[in-house]
Amino acid sequence: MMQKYNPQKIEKKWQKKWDENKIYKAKDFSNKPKYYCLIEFPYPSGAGLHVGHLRSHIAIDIIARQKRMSGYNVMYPIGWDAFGLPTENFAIKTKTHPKIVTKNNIKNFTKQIKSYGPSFDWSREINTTDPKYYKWTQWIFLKLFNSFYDQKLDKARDIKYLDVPRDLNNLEKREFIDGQRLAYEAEMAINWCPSCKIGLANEEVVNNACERCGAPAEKKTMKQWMLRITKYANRLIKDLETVDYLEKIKTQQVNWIGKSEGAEVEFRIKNYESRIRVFTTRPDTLFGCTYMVLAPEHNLIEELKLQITNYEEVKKYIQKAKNKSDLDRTDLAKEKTGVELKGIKAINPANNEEIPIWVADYVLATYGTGAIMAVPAHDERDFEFAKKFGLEIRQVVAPLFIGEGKNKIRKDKKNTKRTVVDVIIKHWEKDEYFCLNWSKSKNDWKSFVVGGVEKGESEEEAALREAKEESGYQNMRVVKKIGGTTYSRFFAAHKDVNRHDIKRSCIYIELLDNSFMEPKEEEVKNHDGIWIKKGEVKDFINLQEPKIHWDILQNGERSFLKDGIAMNSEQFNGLTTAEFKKEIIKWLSKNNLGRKAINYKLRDWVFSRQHYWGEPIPIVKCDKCGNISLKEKDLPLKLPDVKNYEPTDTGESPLAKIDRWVNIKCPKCNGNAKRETDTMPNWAGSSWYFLRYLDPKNNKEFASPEKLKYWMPVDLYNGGMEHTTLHLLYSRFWHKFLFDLNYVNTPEPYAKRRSHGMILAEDGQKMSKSRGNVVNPDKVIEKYGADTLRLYEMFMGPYGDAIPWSTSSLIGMNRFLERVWNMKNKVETRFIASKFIASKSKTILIATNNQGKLKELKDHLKDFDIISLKDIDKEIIEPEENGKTFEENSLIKAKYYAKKTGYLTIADDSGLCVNALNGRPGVFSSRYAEGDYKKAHQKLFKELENKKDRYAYFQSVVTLYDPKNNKYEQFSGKCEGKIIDKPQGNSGFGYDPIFMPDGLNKSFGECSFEEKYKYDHRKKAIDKLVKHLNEVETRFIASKTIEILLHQTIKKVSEDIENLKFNTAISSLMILLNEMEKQKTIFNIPACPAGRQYSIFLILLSPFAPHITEELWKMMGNKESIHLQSFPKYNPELAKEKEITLVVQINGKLRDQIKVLADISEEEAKKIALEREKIKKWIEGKEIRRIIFVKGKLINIVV
RNA sequence: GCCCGGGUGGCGGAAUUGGUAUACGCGACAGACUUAAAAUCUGUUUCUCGCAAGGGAUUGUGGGUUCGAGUCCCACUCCGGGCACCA
Repeated sequence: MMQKYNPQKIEKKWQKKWDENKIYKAKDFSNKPKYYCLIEFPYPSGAGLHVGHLRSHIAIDIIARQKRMSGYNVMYPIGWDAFGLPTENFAIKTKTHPKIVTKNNIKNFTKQIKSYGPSFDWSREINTTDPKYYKWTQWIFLKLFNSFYDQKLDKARDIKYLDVPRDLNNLEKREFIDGQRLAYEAEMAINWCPSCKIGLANEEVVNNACERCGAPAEKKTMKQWMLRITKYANRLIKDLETVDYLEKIKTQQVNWIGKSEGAEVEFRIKNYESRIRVFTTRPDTLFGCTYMVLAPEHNLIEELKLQITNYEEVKKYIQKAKNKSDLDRTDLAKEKTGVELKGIKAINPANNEEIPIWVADYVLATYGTGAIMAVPAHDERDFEFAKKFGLEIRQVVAPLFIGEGKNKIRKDKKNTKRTVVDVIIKHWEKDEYFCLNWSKSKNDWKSFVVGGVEKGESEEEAALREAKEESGYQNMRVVKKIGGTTYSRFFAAHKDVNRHDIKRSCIYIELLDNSFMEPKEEEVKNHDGIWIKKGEVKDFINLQEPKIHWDILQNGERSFLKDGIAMNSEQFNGLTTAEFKKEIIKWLSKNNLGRKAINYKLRDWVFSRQHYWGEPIPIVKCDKCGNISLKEKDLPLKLPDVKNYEPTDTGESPLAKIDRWVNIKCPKCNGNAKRETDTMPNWAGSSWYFLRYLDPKNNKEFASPEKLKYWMPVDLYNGGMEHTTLHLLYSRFWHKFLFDLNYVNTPEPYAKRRSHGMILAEDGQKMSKSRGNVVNPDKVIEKYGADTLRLYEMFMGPYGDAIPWSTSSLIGMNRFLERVWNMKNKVETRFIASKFIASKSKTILIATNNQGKLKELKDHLKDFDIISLKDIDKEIIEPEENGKTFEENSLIKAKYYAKKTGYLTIADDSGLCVNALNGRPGVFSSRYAEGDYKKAHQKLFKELENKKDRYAYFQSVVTLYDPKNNKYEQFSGKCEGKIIDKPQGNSGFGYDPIFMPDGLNKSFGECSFEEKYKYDHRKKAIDKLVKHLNEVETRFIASKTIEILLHQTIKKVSEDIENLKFNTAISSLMILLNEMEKQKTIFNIPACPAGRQYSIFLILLSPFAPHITEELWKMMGNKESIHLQSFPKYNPELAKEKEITLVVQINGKLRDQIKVLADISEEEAKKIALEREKIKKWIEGKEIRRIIFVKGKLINIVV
């Protein structure tokens, strides 16, 4: 019975074997090139793995396997990122120690991970909660604590190199140094639940309320450890150029860091010494600053509270703002709020105007300086705010429109300046507007009435005059001015001059009645006036300026954010935005009112957590000495074992309650001191774990320099998009820091970063325990096997996309594997084919010295290249024929000569067998008769005396022997007949004269060769042989199509794995399988390069489905694991398609397809295409304008 | 709201980067095998007009560039991810 595919039976077996043989262990140092691929190490949660976790593991596993098979020394490690909130919360809930929770979770995760057969090197397993690991996390923290950022060298250095001003006293000195450390303390607001009296993570704040008890969350300011990542902001952006990250990852990081160049400007406060510093990217709009806004947290408010006459109101507002999230505060869609600080005024340094100061929560304390200069005309948020509170909006930048196409400025034409008004005229009763169609001029413009403003005339007067002249209507009124001022540069064809510049504004006029006077001819010579319905105006107008005016009239005014030309800016008027920025910064610097500045959105990293389950911060707090770092020899500072790890009600870490642990002598002065009780965030351990994998058991260093040098950087790092801005940035920061201090040798940790997409639940929702839609991989493996799961996760869609799980699609993968399994029954491993194909020549040696036999065999094998023994070596001596049967003798001969000569060899042994003599074969050979046929005949006749049965047959056994593989194949032919009484005919051929075959009424001796061959036994055997050889060849030729496809598949699979396009790699393997299934046989002849089809297929599939391929590989008789084989390389010649389908298009539409040779020339293709009936039909009576030919693809006929 | 992605059959998706849109898989339908069912195998399957030959439409919507657009440009719309104490 055929064995069925049973993954449950084979997968566990192989997993155990791979583990035992350690085939995935990465060697430190090797002659092979190294390849370090990495997945983000998992957080071992209580929920266990779900299928989404596996996606990246499997993907990188495939790459690891493929690289390993391609000759790389691959490291693919795994470990546990085990500190953090979920474990702590679970521990509190279940009253289990987080250590135990973690241990159990890791155990479960390990079991789950092992069950899908990834090729992790388990010998390097790490765990961030292991004191041996977090010793080094603490060590790095202390390095940060004891370092400062040297701006001149643009790198971090040991704090001992810091230049400390001499004139400071001890306390000031300490404060100065502490202020420069890369790990420092600062007052920061954290989320706080006043009811539970604990600090909350952002995630625990749901709709501004505590997740647990529902009480509204507050902000509480506490001292927090911070890491000065902002010092690295510029390098974190710049060095992105040196790494291969997905473009979107780079963009997201760049945006997150948010570098913006601009200026710092200082505003004086009237009658007071304090100044307000603001950062702006648009110093050119300084003249448009009509008020200022401070963030509610800005310390000036507290400072000037005596001067602020409405301080109570302000205080209330600040209180309210405090508990809003940044998200709520900066939401553009939300109503702006704010309070004016009455009693104080700021002075705009540009024009010395007094402007009001407001406090509003749309300004954040954490960005820039926590204060802004508000320019409502050119900033959206300021605009909204000013509108709401009735603040002045002053335009200082005019849009500049530059004509394009026909309107483009012409160098050879004169430039003229003008001031014009656009006039929008509304009909007196209908909702229609008067527009101009410039069809009579060369301009193609469609606009409103437009006219010049004469000297001494106001815009309104000009508008009224133009409206009357052009429209002919007489009674109208000015309603309002629309928008501000704009500039334009364009070529005016009707006047044949450049308009350089046009200064333009817009007046809106309504007609009062229909009193009308025919306009003068001169007014209408360039255009016609028409009334356009309101809804159609937008599409009718084709010039930018009137379009904008119309938009303002319909939708109201907006701020203008783009660059343009300066106005209302005194001496700077007329400058472009870029010029203005340069000039104003010069001016500010000169007058000591500001300077050029760069600002980042990136903020320093808040590093403290008031929780138990994290790395203790190895700092001692001494009243006298300040913050003192532990000595390296005192690391790790172990997390104390406690019964109660619940949060305290003071907002302090649970560690604060453990007096024994907290109270300590100061390492410096030996006085009473306390330990820092905050712990590190989960991000700490994950910021450097990839370094620990290199040397996980090292007690002296976090990793040895040699190993760092050999393995770093990580060649491929995979992780979710959700880690792009935090973990990825944090770990790059730490790595750069370690690089600055020469602990690592690469400035960047990861050479290449890729991202996987989420697996959604079957309902398209995110998988989550609370939704109850989680798919558990264990169940899938149990039912379908790990290989099916692996294949499905890779096939389901593009690796980077979020895709819903589908159990029914999963079944398709199981079917695929079953078909792979069943294909083994078609595999052809016979040796003959191998020799035949491998030699590529049809030379066959006939192993006989018998000239008659030789002639016969040569006759039968006309199509083959035959040589005889005589042709190669006359010295060869015949072997002893000591076998009993034709088969044995034939084999002895064939083997002997084949081995001697190395040729594919044919030998024949044949003879007459007579029934009456018990059919003894070979008995009557010529040797038996000692060469004398007459004597032999007589002897035979004598033995047959008294026997009635004259039935006999000739038999021939032909052996084809392949000396390379030591294998052979035999073919037998029989000719039945009877012994006749007297020899008849030519007796020169052994027993022929006495044998008469059935169906022939003469003896063989009487026949010509031609006649004899119809009945001949040897001919029959040879025919079988020839048929076999031809069949092999036919199959081989048929397999050529497979051969081409195979090489195309190797190419596709290799490239797709490289590009993480696993879904199409699998699809191409499916296409190959489909094709192979159509074949009668699939070759698998290891000796023959063209005959390894099945092996190659299995190897290609093995990184995806390691278990089934390993099993089939073994079933084929291989001893060594398939995963240690080398990955096939494709032959570009073989991968090429010889014949292609050329597409014929008419005007870009597919009309015909022609099969042609791939390298067909343009002329030939044209000729063939134009002669096609289908094509003739389409081009009949039409003029061929152009023919476009794309080699190997298509031909497009344009008619 | 801001930043980053994305939108192609009934479904997941493919398309060598501007050149045959819908590969591959799922599902569905029909047939073979079976007492029957399941499994398996074979065929059909974007929509639409047509008996057929053949035609027309179609990659979220609208416009543009091009001999030719899923792919490039502009505007809109809808969906997903991130937003700094979840990891």
